[in-house]
Amino acid sequence: MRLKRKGGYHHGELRRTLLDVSIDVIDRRGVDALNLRELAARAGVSSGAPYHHFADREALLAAVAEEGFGYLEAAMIRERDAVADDATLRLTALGRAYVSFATNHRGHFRVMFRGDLHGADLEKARPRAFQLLRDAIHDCQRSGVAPAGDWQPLVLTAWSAVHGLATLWIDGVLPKKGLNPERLAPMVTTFLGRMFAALARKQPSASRLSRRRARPGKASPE
Amino acid sequence: MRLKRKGGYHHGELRRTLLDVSIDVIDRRGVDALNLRELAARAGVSSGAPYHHFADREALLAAVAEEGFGYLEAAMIRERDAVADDATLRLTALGRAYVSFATNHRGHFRVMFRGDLHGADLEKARPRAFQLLRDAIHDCQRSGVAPAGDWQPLVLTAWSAVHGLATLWIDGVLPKKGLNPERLAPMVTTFLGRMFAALARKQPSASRLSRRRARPGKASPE
DNA sequence: GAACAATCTAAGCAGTGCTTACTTGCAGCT
DNA sequence: AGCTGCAAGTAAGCACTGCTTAGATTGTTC
Repeated sequence: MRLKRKGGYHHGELRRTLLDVSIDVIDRRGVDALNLRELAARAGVSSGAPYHHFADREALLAAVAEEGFGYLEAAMIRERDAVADDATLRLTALGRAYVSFATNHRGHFRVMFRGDLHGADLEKARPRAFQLLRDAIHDCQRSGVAPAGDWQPLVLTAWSAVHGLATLWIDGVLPKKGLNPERLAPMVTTFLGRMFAALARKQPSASRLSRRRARPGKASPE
Repeated sequence: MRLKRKGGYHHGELRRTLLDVSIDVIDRRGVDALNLRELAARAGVSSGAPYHHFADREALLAAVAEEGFGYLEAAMIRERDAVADDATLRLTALGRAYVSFATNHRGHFRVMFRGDLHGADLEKARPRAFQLLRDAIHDCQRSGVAPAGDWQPLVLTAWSAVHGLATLWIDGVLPKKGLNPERLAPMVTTFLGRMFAALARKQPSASRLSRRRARPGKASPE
């Protein structure tokens, strides 16, 4: 992955190169392992050069994150529009795209949801992917396959499910025994099918499960 | 949170103090902001002292994570045993405990699922919480409220859902508008009720949602 | 009470983010 | 063409952080 400059003094496309190398490093060794000096060396420039393209390390990460959200949005739209015009199917397609994106773009995904990242463009890019989910849920409600009323718990459920699966997978928490990506893909479909089919029904039992407080007066922390 | 030593040359309980201050810092400013020199200063010792209790920074984080898993397991057991002896209710209680723990112990939770952390004790602590979920799902299957057969997708679904919700909340990704912790708690119950009630049914529609490949020949990355 | 082990201090090395002062070369203008 | 201005690069160095080393201090054990 060592990238050398073509010819002269100026690199020509250093910004893009820095992003590419960063994504590669983060993918293989994590965000903490990303080091601006090594990054510059890999791009074939001196250690000060990157600062002409990114204000600081955080700005570089923010750029990676923003790019990631662009790709995620595109992937979700693509998968959604590739299935039949059915609200439940489309919601499932969005979820599948989300998990698929995360596993296929670890480098991007690992950066996209860092709370410490800020940036004007990033703040705009994040809600757009969220908006896709919201719209899909709305369609489910409009076509009657999801219960009408407050959409927030529905969106939260759907988002949490796919985000949790993606996160657990990316962080390597899931037991690796017999759980490779090939087996994960159809499992995700089953998974999302169960989830969203469940969302599409009336849930009379939900009210029964009202919050029950634990017994008071415990020693160990909650 | 500045902690001074009681009297003499030896601190007396430096290890515990270091853990406590670390958890506080991580909670308020994130893992990256944790700095061993500042940590030592806050504990009232020199910068080399912590290395007599933790091999390196990573070992310190691993200790925090391990402690977190212990607390999590305790909280899950406590909430589970506080509800009636009903498989679905108990599964819901476990999920509620999971999310509740994450929001109430950000400092621990932020460290617990870092893939780059290793340690003999940590490797043993992690699967124990997982085991609780697995057992609860098994009970659901045994009592007939969950579909028999492969338990893996069921556990994966339940875990992903609560983990995703916790992660999104912790990372501050969720829109803050009208979504404070007070409103989150009952929403979580609704959420989990929907989820696990859904898991508890036969899902004839799941097979209909088989994976459909996207159109081949795309330009942008997946 | 002397030896020993555990704990802490002081000092310093190596690596990293970022800044500053300077250099290079491309683009546009007359 | 030649001049000029600016973007993009270099080299050097400061501040901070993780970690190590050598030595000082204290509690414990025989």
